[in-house]
Formats: sequence, C-alpha cells, structure tokens
Amino acid sequence: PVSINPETFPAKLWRLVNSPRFRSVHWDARGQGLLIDEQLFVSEVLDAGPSGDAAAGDGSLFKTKSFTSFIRQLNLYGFQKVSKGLVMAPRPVSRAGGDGGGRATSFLHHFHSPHFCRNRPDLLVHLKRLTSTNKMKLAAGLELPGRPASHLQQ
Amino acid sequence: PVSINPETFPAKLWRLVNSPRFRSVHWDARGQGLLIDEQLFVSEVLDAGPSGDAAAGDGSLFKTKSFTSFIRQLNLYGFQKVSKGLVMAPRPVSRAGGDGGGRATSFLHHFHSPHFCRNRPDLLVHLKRLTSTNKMKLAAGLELPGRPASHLQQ
Amino acid sequence: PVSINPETFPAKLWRLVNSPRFRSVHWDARGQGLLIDEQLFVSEVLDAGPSGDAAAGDGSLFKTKSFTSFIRQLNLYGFQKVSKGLVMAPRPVSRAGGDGGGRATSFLHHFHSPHFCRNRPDLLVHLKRLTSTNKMKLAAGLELPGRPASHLQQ
DNA sequence: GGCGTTCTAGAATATTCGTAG
DNA sequence: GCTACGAATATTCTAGAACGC
Repeated sequence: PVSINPETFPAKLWRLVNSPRFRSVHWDARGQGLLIDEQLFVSEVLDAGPSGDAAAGDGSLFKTKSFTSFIRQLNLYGFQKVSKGLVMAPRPVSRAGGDGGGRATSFLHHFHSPHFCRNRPDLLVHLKRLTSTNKMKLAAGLELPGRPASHLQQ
Repeated sequence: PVSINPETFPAKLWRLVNSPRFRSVHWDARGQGLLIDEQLFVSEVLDAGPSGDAAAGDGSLFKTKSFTSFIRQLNLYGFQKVSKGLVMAPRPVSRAGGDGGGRATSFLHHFHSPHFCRNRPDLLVHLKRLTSTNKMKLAAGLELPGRPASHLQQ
Repeated sequence: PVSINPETFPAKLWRLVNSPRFRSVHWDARGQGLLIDEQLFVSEVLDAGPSGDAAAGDGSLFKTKSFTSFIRQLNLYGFQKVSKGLVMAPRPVSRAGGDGGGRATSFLHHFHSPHFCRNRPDLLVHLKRLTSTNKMKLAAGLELPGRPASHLQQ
C-alpha cells in the first residue's frame, strides 16, 4: 500500500490528466503518453495558478507561469518528447477548401514516460527526479529518497 | 488505565480539536488528521494565550504567540504535513458565477499523526517527543519515559 | 563596476528596504540591519505577490506567500536575528494612562548581516547562499559562483 | 531529565537561466 | 532551431541545537 506525496510534480500531473476539468492535457491513444495543448495549458493551468481562479482553494497547481519551466520538470522526471505538432482551429462551416482545418492556434506536445500510464497509478512511485545527486546515488546502488506522504512513527 | 499529563502538548492539542469552543482546529474527514486555519488559530488560540481574553485564567493553552513554534511542536511529536491550501472567503452574495469562493484569507494546514485519531484517546500515550536522546533510546530498543500526570492520580 | 543579478534575493531585499513604497521594511538606526513588520510585510509584499496588486507587472517580488520561507532565505544568506519585539497600535486618543501604546498588532523582526548596510550597495556581492555545496567549496578554498545578471545588461 | 520556545540549518522538490550537442 | 540537461537560486517541510523553566 504505497502512496506518494500529492504535492509533488508527478502527483499533480496525474491529477491533471485524469481530471475532466482540464482540457489541455489528455492521454494519447494508447494511454502511454501525454498530449498537451500549449496555449490551452498556459491559460487554464499556469495563468490560473496559486492566485488564479482555478485554484479554488486547493494547492494542486504549479507556481510557475512559464511553459518552459513545466517542460523542464517533465524532463527532470524522465519524460521524453515524442513529437510536436500544430493544433488546428476547426474550419468555419462556410469556408470550403483547406486541408484539414483552419489556422494553427497552438502547439501540441506529445511526451512519454514508461512510468506514466493510464490506469496504472502504481507505476508513479518509479518516477524519480533525475538530478545529478540522485544519479550518483543510483550509480552507487542506493535507494532514492522521496518526500514521504506521511511516514509512520516508530 | 493509562493517563497522560494534561499539561503536555498532545493533551492540549487533543482538547483543542475536540472543543466546540475553538473553530480553528478540526478533524479531517477521516478523523486521522488535523485541519488548522492559520489566521483563525493565531487570533483565537495564540493571541488569546496566557494573557488573552479567552484564557480566562486556566492554563489550558500555549505560551507561545508564534505559529512557527506551534508547528515546531507538531513536528517534534511526529506530526507530518499532508498539504497546505488556501482558505477562501465566502463569495459576496451579489456575485454569481465563480466556482469556489472569493479571495484567500488564510492558510489551511493539514497535519497527520498515526497516534492522533478521533475517538482514540488511548493512542495518545504513544505520542513522544522526538528529541535526539529519545531517538537514540528508541534505536536501542528502550522504552521512552513520560512525565507522570502529577501525583494526583494513581 | 560589479553588478549583481537583480532577480536574486539580496537584490530584491535591497530594493525593498530602499523603496519608499514599502512600509514594512526599514533600516535600523545605524543602517546595519533590517526592521521588518511581520503583518505588514505579509500583506504588502507576500500577499501582493506576482498576481497581487502591488506587483504591477514587474517581477520584483517573491513567489512565496509564507513569511517562514522568507526567514529561511534571510538565514541562507547569512542574516542573523538581533531581536524580536512587538509592534504596538497607537493608543486611542480618548484613553489616558497605559504605558506606551495600545495592543500588540504584529511582530517586529530585527535582522543583521555584515554585508547589508545602508549606502553600501558594493557590499552586496559578498552575500552568498550558504548551502552545503557552497560551504564545501569555501572549505576547499574555491570561489563561489553566482548567477550572472543575464545577458541584458553589461 | 523533560518539556516548551526560539533561531538556524538540512534536505528535498520547484523554478529559472544558459548552453552543449 | 530545438531538445535535453547542468547548475544556480527559490520554496517547503523537517530537524538540530541552545536555553529557560
């Protein structure tokens, strides 16, 4: 019965992708990666941070307002970029032609981690920060620490 | 038939959370942790301490006026922070919409200890001060002492 | 002609204490230490953070809303507490007697650092973060690094 | 010696900036 | 360009240490 600290990055990301309230982060088709709409993510997650409207009293979001910093966190936790594409605006009905939609409105980022899969919250404990200190500890065969969600006394 | 000294920190905390008189400290939903409204706690417990109005001559509260010192005591007795959120002011009636309330007015601290559960006063005896000496004793497999509840009982 | 990164803690603190706009932070009588009114500081600096009113679009303040975190920064940069007193509310005019003021409304924190003196911005470069890594480097006789003031100036 | 209070420091995560590849 | 990562600062939670009672 393991549990992770709900205030860490992986836990927040897990809640984001599984929340019907946020439309900027989705599972990919196979449930093994994230699809992130940059513009939507900035507006509904980052700009709506600790002091924003969406906070609503919980401490569930991030302090940063920078999408780049969010990407840095993904990389620190071992996520790899799969691809990056364009999000197209739905074509106005009256307009014909075009090749699949209207103008581009945002970027769509596709990231993947072997420890971040739909319906597998048990894998989250394997998501560790890849700092230089942690890497040295791993190389020395040690266990990585972690902020416990609550550790039993005694 | 154990009893604890009513002047120690755990005993005071137990009385606080179970008293209808104080609104700043509550049990969490599962009765396994504390919810503390910082601003309210400061005003109705700390500022109303030994010399304050609410004290009314009894020695039931804390000596400190510092919320930080109170947190230090929680940690010394093995409490761990679960999370920290914002307390929202109730929305003005005239405003419609919105999703959770008005501006933030205080912090809500959520702390947990395995030996501090609602309706389980019997567990309180396990709450021991985690000083360096006590830790050494525990590591050596010894029993921890405890201040007797004065010579009045037993 | 040295310069420091204006986004670091010492630079922000320097601007705070020298700004007529903020009333919560002052120089002490000898210009060798800081006087910080806790309650005022929380309301006009921390609560008015990145999204607050006082921010006014610049990135000059802190991200934290916790006074404790601010104190941790002071200690990390080598500031030492000199004393702590109470801020008294001005006595209501109609009331006579009393001994120096009304009820206490906040704490006044007095901190000192040898490298933080009025009219001596040149000393700021000696303010370094006292992290364990930096301490080891110092013990090894190395120079401490510092974040350059970005490519905008110089 | 135990307990309460206070100031400082440790250790982990979070955020930012810069740059090698 | 751009992706990943090192390294520095920032924030948070917890613990050490000293002192008084």
